[in-house]
Amino acid sequence: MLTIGKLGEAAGVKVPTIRYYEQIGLLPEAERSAGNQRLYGRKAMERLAFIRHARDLGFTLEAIRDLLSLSDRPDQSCAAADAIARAQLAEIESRLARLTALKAELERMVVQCAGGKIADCRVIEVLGDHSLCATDHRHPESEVPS
Amino acid sequence: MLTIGKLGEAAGVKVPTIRYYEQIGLLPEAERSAGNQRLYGRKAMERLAFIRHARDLGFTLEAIRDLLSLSDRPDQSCAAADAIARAQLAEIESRLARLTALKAELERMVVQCAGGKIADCRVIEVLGDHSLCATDHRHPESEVPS
DNA sequence: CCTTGAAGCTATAGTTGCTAGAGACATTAG
DNA sequence: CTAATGTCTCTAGCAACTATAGCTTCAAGG
Repeated sequence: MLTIGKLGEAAGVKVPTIRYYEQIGLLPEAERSAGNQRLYGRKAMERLAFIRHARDLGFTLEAIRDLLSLSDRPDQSCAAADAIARAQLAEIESRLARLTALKAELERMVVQCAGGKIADCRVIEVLGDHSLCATDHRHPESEVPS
Repeated sequence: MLTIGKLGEAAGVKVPTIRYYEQIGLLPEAERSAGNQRLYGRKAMERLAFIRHARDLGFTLEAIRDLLSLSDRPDQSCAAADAIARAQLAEIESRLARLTALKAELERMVVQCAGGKIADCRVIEVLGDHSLCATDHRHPESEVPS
């Protein structure tokens, strides 16, 4: 049985984060020692590792909640899990595309900065005038006001 | 003189967001009409466009605050602006690298999912066991507990 | 056995960058 | 003139933690 500190260390998750996960119901309420301290076994460890890994992969806590409830019912079809993973992949692909465009513009900006005075600074200038910018970075959702 | 709604429309920024920017001091307090409604001129419009564009590029509001205060002093060296932009570029490059690795792992996960039962699902399995994962996604800062 | 320092506990508030709601006043189109 | 829309302020909420305060418990050394 591990205390919360050891568990956090083992899983690479900070102690308050573990308590937070318990609070929002991602982790079950932990057993307690005589002195009211949380104690964790291997199952909790695995569940926390799962969460940690999924967070690392950019899944939201909500998606993780779904995946965990799926993994609790091993007899069902894994179509739902597959769908969640595919959605996450699509999300990451779109973020990648956006970031790539942003990187290009930032590079142009930085390269053009001649190191002179602010008045001539391309960084400030480009930021102030979208028309100086080659690519279109507008968020999709900002086009269609909900 | 534009009302806040027109300004928001023109700049592609939602009305509450403009008020929020004013509240946190990114935009100066707006002039008011007889009926206490905010009125904006061209200067406010440009400042808001600057903020919008910089946000699109992923700059934090803090960085934008710095850039704005730089642009208010056109005689000074643009080294600081350049540094902010370069930091932003580095940040984006690192996010790009991470996202690229995540994408690879998600793709592997999704491809391997045979569409059977949860018990055999690669998605769940890979998430639960980091050793099944080729790449290392740990956040740099999580290695060195502060 | 006792003390000390680290680690644990609860509860609350703060972070970033907005977004949503309530309820009241202003403006504008028909 | 009235109805619909827009704006006002204020407060609270979102994700996903992080930090603080003030306490209790535990493990190790003397």
